[in-house]
Amino acid sequence: MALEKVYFHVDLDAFFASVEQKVHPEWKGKPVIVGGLPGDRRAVVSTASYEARAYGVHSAMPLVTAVKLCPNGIYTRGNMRLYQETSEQVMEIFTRYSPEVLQMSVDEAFLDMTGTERLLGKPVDVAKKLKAEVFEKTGLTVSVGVAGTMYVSKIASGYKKPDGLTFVPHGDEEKFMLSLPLEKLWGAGDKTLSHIRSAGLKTMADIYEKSESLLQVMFGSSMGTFLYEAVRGNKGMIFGEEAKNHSLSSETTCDFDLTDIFAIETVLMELCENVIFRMHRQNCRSRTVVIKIRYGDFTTVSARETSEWSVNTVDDLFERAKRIFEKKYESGRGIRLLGVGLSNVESKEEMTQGSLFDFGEEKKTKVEEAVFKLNDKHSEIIVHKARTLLK
DNA sequence: TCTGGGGTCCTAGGACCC
DNA sequence: TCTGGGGTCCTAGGACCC
Repeated sequence: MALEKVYFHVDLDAFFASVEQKVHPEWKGKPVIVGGLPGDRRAVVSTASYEARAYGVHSAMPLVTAVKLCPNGIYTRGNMRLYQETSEQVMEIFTRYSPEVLQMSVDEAFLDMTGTERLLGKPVDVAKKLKAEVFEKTGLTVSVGVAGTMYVSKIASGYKKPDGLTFVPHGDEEKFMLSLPLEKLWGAGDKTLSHIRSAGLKTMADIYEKSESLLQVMFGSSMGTFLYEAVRGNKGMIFGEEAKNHSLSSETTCDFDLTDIFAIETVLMELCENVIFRMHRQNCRSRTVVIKIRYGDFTTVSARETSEWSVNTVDDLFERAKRIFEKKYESGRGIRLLGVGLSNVESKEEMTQGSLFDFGEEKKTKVEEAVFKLNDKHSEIIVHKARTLLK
């Protein structure tokens, strides 16, 4: 007999803001907004504490709007390194409850709890214990969803927040999904929701009543199947699926739109440094370089080029990025955002034919790797290309 | 309100080969 | 001379998520 599946989805409540309140106890109980300082142009809210949410402040909101809604809030740009460390601490706790932890982002993870009942106890009791342990060791609260499918556990963790615990018993998945408003569908954003509504479907039940093939005709084959499964609690999502090829990118929004070519190239160089640094640290490689341009009016374009050879050095990436940029850029238009990335990134592990480049390139790569390792170890020593210091 | 930065996945079309 | 169908690789853009 197959074991009944049990999944937890665990979500840290207002994560960045909560870490800030822990580090600054005098901020507890006050509206804390992470993302930028008042006066920062073009910043957005990354996380708002629950006290700040009471003012209507939420993630992705322009910071200037947040300042208007909550002028007496405590504003901070945040400290990613600290959040990363705290996240690792929490994830480590999770691994003691399940050998199968699927981390989705810095602040959430799925745990496959199937078959752990005999050892650990009833799922709901285990979830309570997990919540207590995270709070005791880190001072942070989490919201947990417990269900027989990953999809429903994810929706359930958001059902009651903060510090929530929601259990959906086996067999109740459809009932649970059908009790929720359409906006709770995870994987359907604004565009899809308005598409669904304009097709005359107002509730989960309206979708539920349609056949899969009809939904496919209405919304495309992939989205149709997704909707069909989602309102049923999505039995299709599989634990631990790994993407083989990933991507790696760095982008930046300028305080003021750029037209000056030297300024633009300086930004490109900085982005290239960042990307190569992380490429070396992750020990991976790629042959495809992508650049992204967002103009002042927010129209966004991208262009890419795949070459026969992997990217090696900052200079190498910079030359490729610059060439692609020059082809794509509509000269004279103000640039709001610039991005540089690598796609089809693969692990370097199994790479054997190492001498695709000549010795000069090889030496340069070695030097850069050494510099990046130095940067990694001693964050106070920053070794930069001369160009990016000319600012 | 005036819209960050890091990603993933999907679609649709073109080039090329057999 | 006109032209099928499948497979693979690549590109650009869009939707979505945290």
